[in-house]
Amino acid sequence: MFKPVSSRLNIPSEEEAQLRFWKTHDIFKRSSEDRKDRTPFVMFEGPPTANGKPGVHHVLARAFKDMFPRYKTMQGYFVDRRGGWDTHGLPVEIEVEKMLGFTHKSQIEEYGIAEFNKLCRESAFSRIQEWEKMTDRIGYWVDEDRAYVTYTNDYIESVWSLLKTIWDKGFLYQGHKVVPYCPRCGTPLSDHEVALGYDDAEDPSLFVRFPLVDEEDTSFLVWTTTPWTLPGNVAIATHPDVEYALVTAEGMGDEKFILANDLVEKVFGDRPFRILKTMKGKSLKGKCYMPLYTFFTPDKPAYYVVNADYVTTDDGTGLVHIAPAFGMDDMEVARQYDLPMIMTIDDEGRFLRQVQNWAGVFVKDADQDIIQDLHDRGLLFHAGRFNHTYPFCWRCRTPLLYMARPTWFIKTSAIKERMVELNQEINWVPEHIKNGRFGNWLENNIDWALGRNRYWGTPLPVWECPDCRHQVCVGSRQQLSELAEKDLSDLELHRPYVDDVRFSCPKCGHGQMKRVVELIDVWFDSGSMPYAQWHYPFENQDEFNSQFPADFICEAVDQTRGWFYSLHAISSLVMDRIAYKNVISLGLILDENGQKMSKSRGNVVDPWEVINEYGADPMRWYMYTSSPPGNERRFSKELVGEVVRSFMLTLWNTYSFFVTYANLDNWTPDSALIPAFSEMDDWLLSSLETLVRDVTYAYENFDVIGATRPIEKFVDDLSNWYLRRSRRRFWKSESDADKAAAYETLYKALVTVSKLIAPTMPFMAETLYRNLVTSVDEDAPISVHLAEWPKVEEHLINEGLNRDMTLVMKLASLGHSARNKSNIKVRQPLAEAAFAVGKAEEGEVIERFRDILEDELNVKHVRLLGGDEEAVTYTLNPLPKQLGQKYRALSPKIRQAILDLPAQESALKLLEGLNLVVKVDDKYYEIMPDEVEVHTSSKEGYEVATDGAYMAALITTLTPELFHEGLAREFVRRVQDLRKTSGLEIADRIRIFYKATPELAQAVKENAEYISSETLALALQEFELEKVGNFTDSFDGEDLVLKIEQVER
RNA sequence: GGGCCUUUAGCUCAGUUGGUUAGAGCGCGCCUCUGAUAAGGGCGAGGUCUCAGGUCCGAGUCCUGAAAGGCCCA
Repeated sequence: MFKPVSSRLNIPSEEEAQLRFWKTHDIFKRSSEDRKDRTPFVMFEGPPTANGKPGVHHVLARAFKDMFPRYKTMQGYFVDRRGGWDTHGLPVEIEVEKMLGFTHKSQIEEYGIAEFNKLCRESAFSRIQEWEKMTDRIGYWVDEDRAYVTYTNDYIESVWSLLKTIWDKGFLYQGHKVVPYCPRCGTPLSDHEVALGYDDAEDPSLFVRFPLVDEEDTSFLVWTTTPWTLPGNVAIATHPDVEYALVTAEGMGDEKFILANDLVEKVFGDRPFRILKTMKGKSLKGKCYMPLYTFFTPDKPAYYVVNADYVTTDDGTGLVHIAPAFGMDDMEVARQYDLPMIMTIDDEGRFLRQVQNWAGVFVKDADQDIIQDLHDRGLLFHAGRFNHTYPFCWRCRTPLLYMARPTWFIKTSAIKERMVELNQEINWVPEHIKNGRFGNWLENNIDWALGRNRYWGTPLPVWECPDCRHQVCVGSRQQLSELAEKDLSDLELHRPYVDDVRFSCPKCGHGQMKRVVELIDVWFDSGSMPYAQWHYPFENQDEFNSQFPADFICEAVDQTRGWFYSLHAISSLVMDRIAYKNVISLGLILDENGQKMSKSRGNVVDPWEVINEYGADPMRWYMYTSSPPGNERRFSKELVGEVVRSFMLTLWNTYSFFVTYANLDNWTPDSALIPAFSEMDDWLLSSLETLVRDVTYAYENFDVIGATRPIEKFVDDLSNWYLRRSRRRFWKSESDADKAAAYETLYKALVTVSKLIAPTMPFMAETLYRNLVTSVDEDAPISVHLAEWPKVEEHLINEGLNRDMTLVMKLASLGHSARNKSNIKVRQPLAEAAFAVGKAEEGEVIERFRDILEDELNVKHVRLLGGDEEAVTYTLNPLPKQLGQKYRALSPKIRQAILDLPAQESALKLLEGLNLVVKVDDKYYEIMPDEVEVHTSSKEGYEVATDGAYMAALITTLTPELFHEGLAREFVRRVQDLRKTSGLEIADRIRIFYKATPELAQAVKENAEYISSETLALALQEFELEKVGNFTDSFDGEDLVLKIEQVER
């Protein structure tokens, strides 16, 4: 016996029951640990930070991360699904700063780094319970007990070891570069961090006069959106090949301006101007101008025109002001021309005291004052506003400043070619990321800015001698102990404790070496996880070797320059290998209107709302099937509800039907009856195995859509064709070989589907499997997730049968369409349905499946239309694909020649499989039957429906016999309704009493046997019945009073 | 400004190596079926396949250009 199943389904409560089952029986652990001796399939868990609230996009990522390990487990692989947590970095520090009410970095040091870091350590896991609850509820299996945590000493030590390797290769260096810098956080940001914070900004836009030294009343006109950088100006750049103009304008007196010729009109607007002469940018090179500000005295020649290729004439004036301290390009130009660098601001973005006017003012706050000052001094030509995208600190929203900083870099540019080469070995989904976004990023690789001037993070393990500047990179606790000549194996490897470790310089002998102040970029932490999660190379060498590289990783597309890159860069640097073989890069989640979900828009969907109302399975399924993984996807609760209605309930109803009847018949999979499979069974099994084949293939190719959507189609066919057409086989009272075949077929389909959806709908799969398999087979694995993935039984796949049945479904659909047009309900039997097909071989299909068509359409006879005796009109439809490929440019003429043939006799030839001959340009061509489709036109005396070459034609004339049979069916339906509303069980026997108008009574008598067997009636009696208190109805002009009685069981 | 992606019915999406009259599901209207089904079936309305050129016997599909939107980078 199977456990009885309600036809109603409460998904959330069903899922919670399976969660309890998994916990009680430790199914997750068993699915993994019991297979340790098998071939590993490796997945890396990209570590989230547990101090933010998990949202829909996390559900998305986890759903995709879950399906492949589950699949591979069922395929017999050992999948070690270790979790991990990213615990370091600014996001954590900022949460703590907020909690303490800090606004400045200096407050942290006043508070004490030790105490501050202690709070960070706690804060990193502040929302871990929410994460664990969500992870658990959506069925994402990950081993959190063994999760790696980036702040542990072992983890940090592994990171140190990686850095030491990189150092030994000469790739870790200290440089002076213009970097994006957050003045509030007091630290440079890596490119991937900068990428997170672009936003629209409105900045001042000003055109400033830079008066020439040796030409009276003449100024360079320079455009800038960052007035605060002007005190740091040392030069002006022009493009060597751009044409510049000397211009005077009306109302400007004798004053003359120099700017790019193409921009004069744009800059002067309506004001009439006159171009006095033009010159190339290169001829301006070396011209000197008066410095705008003289707060600093440059130590090298400055204040002249230089040439630079990056200057454009898209905006501004084609003259670019150069402040080497505040621009990457500026710095590069300064290097070429040996220009001085004037640093005008401090670490917090305030002007130094030398900048007397605005000493101590935050630079962005000084913009207006500077503009006013320029105006007062007659240097301002024009001031306005300018909208553009500008980077902000991704955490605190402070506008970033590009400024020159001393910091540490990894020389990734040195292995650029190798990274590009290795990338070719990686399978990217979607494919375009490989040589598109990711490939381009590698091609344009710049050195990894590694240093961070912060507190809570992995300390950069470089010690420096204050006397001779000698530097040592420390790769382990042991090495540090040796250098310090004391046991430091228990040293806490964070600040401030590591900073206290000093030792004498091995080079000069007298300096006390001290750690440099920097921490490292947290992306280096997460990119180190393949090694550090095992405390490699200090421990677990074997585990590391068997778990590297990953077979599969998956994150959202924003990780392209984040985790995807840091994994790849570190593994290229250290291992000279790829870190992952397959990667799915997921598109972003948008709301139902295609807008990005964000707190400020208020359109963030809480995953719990969806899970509580519909369940985790439909939410997961929606993620998999709605669009390809790399696409953005629109998400709303309603779309998840659609999954429930269209897919899950269909499956559930099929399942519940099966269980109901199997229990009624005491059928179990080990039934002794030899089944006699029908062609319908063969077809279903063929489709099922086709499905297994296709889905398996899709999984092997990381094709998520291919692994899911076909299952929906199959379940639809199963329910709405196979089962609908097979119901009678289950109802009938005798248990024969035919019924056994139906049970066996349906059972196999359901069990197989439960396995095929196990990776994607782990709960539903478990519910089906446990009742269908575990409850009747003691030897079977107790969970579908411990079961084996179905193996394709190729011998059952019959492509021809699949095709034929598709045709039968199409013809049935046409038959329904014809019936519908004639307005005759399906309950009324008709004498005949005739079908036309486009090809000779399809005619045979109608013969073979006539039973199905007769039953489905409720007609007495089905046949192929045509033959000699009836006058059917044909037309020819030449097929462009076949003819075009064969005859190319000639095909239009061939086509016309075919259309010019006598249609009637040509069609008959084709339908017999004979060739046609056409003449074009005095040449003869043989036309094959598969190059022309025969269309049958509608036929007199029939109700028809057509689609292309296919046609269904119904004889709609009713004989009295057919009419009576129709009445009998109406009668049966009333009885069945009554049974249902009276609450009778499906197998209960009844007695029927009725009173009817003469024709109906006659029909009932004629069809008494049919009525009794359909309704399980032991008696069918005409009787004087009161209309009151009994069921009454009128149809087809007849009246009926009806009463049923249950026969005692 | 550069790179990558997207654009097909009211909505969500399919559309194979270019090949009949561009499809499905949802939603809508009408009809129908029901002893598994909150369901199923049928019909209908709804499309300048974002636009403009080009290649080709033939373009939703390939090429060039443009537009809108998104992401990433400057």
